[in-house]
Amino acid sequence: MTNREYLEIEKLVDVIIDNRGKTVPTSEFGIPLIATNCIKHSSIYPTFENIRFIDKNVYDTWFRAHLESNDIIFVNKGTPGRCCLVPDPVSFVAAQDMVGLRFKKHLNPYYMLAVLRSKEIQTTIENNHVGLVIAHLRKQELVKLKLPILDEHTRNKIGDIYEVISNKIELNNKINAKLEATAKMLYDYWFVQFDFPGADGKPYKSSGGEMVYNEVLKREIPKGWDVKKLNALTSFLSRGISPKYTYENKGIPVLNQKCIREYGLKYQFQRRHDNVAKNAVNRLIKKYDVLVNSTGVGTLGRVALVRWLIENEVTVDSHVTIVRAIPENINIVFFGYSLLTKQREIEGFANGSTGQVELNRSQLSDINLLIPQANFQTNFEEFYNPIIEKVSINEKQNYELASLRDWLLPMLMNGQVTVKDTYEMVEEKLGMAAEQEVKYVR
DNA sequence: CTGGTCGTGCTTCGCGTGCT
DNA sequence: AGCACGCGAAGCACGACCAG
Repeated sequence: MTNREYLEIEKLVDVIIDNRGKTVPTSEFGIPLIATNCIKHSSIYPTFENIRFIDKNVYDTWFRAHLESNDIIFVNKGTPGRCCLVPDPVSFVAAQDMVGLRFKKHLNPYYMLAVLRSKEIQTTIENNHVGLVIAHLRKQELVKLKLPILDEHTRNKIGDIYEVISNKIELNNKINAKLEATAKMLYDYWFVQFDFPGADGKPYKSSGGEMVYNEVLKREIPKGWDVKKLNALTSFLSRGISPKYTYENKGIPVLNQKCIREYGLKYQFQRRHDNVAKNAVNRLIKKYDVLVNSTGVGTLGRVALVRWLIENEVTVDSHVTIVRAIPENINIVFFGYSLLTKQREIEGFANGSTGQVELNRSQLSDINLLIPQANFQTNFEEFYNPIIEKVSINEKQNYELASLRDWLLPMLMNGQVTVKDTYEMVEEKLGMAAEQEVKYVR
């Protein structure tokens, strides 16, 4: 059993950077200003979603103090307790509703982040916030919050493990983003600009390949290409089941709207359906299906390509539509990717209503898809399939690493598992010695 | 069972106000 | 000045429900 004591945050920090309580003047360009929605536990650093900007003058004069790298940004309001690390270099400012915690030098920032994010501390925060409408952890409560502090050696080891796992996840995400960007570039080049390699090997359209006006699209497309409606290409267009949920580890995964994010599946939001009813059996998703978020003004139309299945049998709930192409009519990989590029158009189906909106399936079936000659579809598949495989491996690894991290940390904190055992478990998941990985990451 | 629609409540947001 | 705190609205998700 390791030594541990609980110490109040005010005894652990050098300074708290606090710019709450007033509204920072924003401008159109300049230094990114993040809000609380950018602080998420799925990433160690803040994301840059819906950010605003401030100008240099405001940066120099408005703030009481600025964040430094390795500070921890802590959200006080909305969802109190969410926290992230400040990266190096610091590429943004943070204003309302959060504070920066600068822990004393001997406290490993990754250890502190792990502690703050732990179930134990998150639960304590949950039980101590106030606010009938908006949850709010008062600063006076925050500074009195007691954190478990183990001996320095153990702290550093736990920090290292948290760092390695988190960085590996970040790295995998970055690799995946690059891989997908490559696919997008090729797709645009071939199927939007029509500069696929022509018969002479030169870019088709740029080197004068023959174009034909298409009545349906009202623009020119390469000669020999076709335009077909979605319903002429698909065999299956259906929403999922109304599941009865269970929290046991039985039944099959049911994906909901939350799982459809950034053109892919976020399996961490899955729930489970406890009886594999007949209606679920014929609504199991398959690799290369496209899932469409089918309700909600702001979420309708989000699409995802099924790149991998977490279990053999996975279904979706009644707010997600499964779209499946007929392989005889179109290359299903090409089809899947093409439909992803239609997200904007599908989102447009949510227009014109102030209340609830639902996916209009006749509109969906009516979407026109450009159909290149079969060999180009196959060429795209040959290019994109290896990307799908690599992306899937990384996503699977991230899923496992995140689960492992969340499972391990409380046990490490309690001394129920040793650092040495942990290294071995992490190593197994990473396929690389964890201690070596620590060095590699740094 | 299919193919949806409806009502509701939770979450998150911007933009402050007013007390100490 | 600094901080606690909340309004109003929009976003979001989901279970209940319904007609054929």
